[in-house]
Amino acid sequence: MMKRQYPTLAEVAKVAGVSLMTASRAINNRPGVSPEKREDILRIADEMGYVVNRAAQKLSGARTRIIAVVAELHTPFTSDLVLGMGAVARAADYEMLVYSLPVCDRRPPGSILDLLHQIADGVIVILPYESDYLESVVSAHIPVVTIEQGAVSAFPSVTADNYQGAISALQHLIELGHRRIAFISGNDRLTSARDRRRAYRDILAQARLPYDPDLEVAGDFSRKSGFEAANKLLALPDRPTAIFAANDISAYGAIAAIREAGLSVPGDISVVGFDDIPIASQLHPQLTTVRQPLQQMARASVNLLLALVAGLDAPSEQIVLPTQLIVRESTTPLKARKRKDEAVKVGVGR
Amino acid sequence: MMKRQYPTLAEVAKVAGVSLMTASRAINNRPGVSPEKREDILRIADEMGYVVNRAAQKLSGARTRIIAVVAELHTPFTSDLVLGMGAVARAADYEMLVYSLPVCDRRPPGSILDLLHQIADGVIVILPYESDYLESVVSAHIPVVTIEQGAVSAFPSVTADNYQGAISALQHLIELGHRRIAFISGNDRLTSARDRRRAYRDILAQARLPYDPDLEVAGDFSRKSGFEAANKLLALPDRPTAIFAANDISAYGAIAAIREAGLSVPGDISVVGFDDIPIASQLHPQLTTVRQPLQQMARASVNLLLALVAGLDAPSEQIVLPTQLIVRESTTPLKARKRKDEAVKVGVGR
DNA sequence: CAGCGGAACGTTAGCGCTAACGTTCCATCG
DNA sequence: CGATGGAACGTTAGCGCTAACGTTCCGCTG
Repeated sequence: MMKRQYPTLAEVAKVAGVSLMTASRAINNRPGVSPEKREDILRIADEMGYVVNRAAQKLSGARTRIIAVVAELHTPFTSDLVLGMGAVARAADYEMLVYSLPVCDRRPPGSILDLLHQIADGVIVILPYESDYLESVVSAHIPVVTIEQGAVSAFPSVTADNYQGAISALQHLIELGHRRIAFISGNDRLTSARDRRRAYRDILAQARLPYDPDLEVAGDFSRKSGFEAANKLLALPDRPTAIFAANDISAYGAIAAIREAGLSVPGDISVVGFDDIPIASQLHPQLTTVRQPLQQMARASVNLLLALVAGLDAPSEQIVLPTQLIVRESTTPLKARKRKDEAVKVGVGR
Repeated sequence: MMKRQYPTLAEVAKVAGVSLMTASRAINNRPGVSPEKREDILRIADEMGYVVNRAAQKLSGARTRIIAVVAELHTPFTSDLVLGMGAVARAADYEMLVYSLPVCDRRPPGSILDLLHQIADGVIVILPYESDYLESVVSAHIPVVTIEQGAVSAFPSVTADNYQGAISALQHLIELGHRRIAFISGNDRLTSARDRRRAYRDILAQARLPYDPDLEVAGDFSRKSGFEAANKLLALPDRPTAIFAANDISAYGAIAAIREAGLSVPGDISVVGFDDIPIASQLHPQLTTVRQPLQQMARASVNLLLALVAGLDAPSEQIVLPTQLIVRESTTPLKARKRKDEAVKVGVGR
């Protein structure tokens, strides 16, 4: 086990007939080696199948050109984000390692963060919780960028404008004439969820619509919670004509419930989601939703991190990227108000 | 940047008033330290916020209790698998690091595999391609387990029984009376896709059904390809009464196409998928599909790897796990054959 | 041609850790 | 009571690499 099989730099240097340090310089493309010798060394290293030992490299204080990402990987949103980051990192000639957090586990991820610190030049944390522990664990050894960390965060962060995004979705519904607008919330551990909820309450006040606690149902971003929340809403004596769900997945859960109740989307109830996950444009009905600027978030976070790694100080920068309302099939203007009650009794299909 | 902030073992030892090595033994729970002193050292280490430097640990030849996973993370199937592995690894007091392969990039992932070797005690590769490069890159430094690697693989592997799974799906359709059964293939780079295709051809022969090349349409596991493939099938003069799609995603693509054509599933055409992704039981219609034993695959692969890490030699073991046919709503017995032509003209809705 | 500077290399000293081997000390035994 | 052996500890030598210096040598200047 563990028989060394890769050659070491020293062996390469020996074969090439140069000193260890010259070989190191050649491999790392640093000055101080004549062009011929450099080429020679590189050729020999290649022939011998030499690869640098990153552990040793990092141990002796150098850059490894690796960044680490810590995330819960169970949603399309996060995994797409991670994919995007990988692409950006690779484009910058960095490699990216992912630590997949145990889903919904509040305990600190233990030594793994430390480990990543020891390996990587920087860390991106997609940890949307108000995690008190994060700051204690992640001390200032290497740069850290957070995604969706609340304003509390001591780290530079990149986030989508959840508040404005939710506002635009709700504004859309109001412009369509809806007055009884329900909200299916997300997991309130997440700042993003809280921002969307805040937008809901604010816009009601702003549009001088009454706030009805019955119309604000707790969810957790899951399809199931959307389904159940919608059922609660449908059971109300005066049910809403529009639903804003805190994310696309729960929006589709709500749609399923609405349909099972014999109602149609958007005929009877308009539904808006949040995220614009890929299938939102493919499933029927195509979902009106708020698009998160995934690619830009990936790009911005990686670039910010690399800037920090390079030693440029972007002092605790908070980047907020704009969202975009994507209007598709699941929303429609409110029909003449009177028809609503009729619809309840007749149970209008699609 | 990089100011050392974690204390080193030496510093802990100094504070504890013992030698470096005694501290190491205490921390690593090795014999040779008196119980009191051990407790003392552990307490002090904890107070000082000591964490081992894995890079150094690995460099000096020890275990790191980390396993690495290399995978394309863009499908629910792989990301769920990775999630499962993480849980199993954690249960065994191992940490897991993920390297997300660039999607559909055939080039070798370069130095990252070597890197993982240098950090991890073992690697699991979810690389369903017949990748010639894999074997050259991954040499025998640390144990490697592959998922879905073809039989060609030189490594121990864990895989679902794609062939039997496909057989059971097709058998199901045949038992329902279907005779014109189409196949939407997957990406043939993947051994799993090839196995499913092989099953398709075999079962036709076995059931003495004619093989019609028109009924075997190329796909690539994507929703779009399923959609387009179904359209091709619907355009045939004598269209199939059942479709077996190589995975769930493309099955849903096919269903969308069938519906757009004004036909119903399973009323006009039965559809079977493969994988049993979570939403297969939630979307309408609930999909009849072949369940891959995800949890078992995760468990088996991690356990196999850890066994190898522990030095037990499981000589090039190939574990094949059984699949399970899940019959839901998307398949139904073939109606009286004669009705088929009628249906074409009338365009039976649901 | 002495003097100097800079490119091209080599040497040394660690980074933090562990394996392997020393050393100390004390209980046990013939 | 000296020999013995084993537990408890300490010391040393690296793992593979790089930063920070040395050293060499050559071309150039005045």
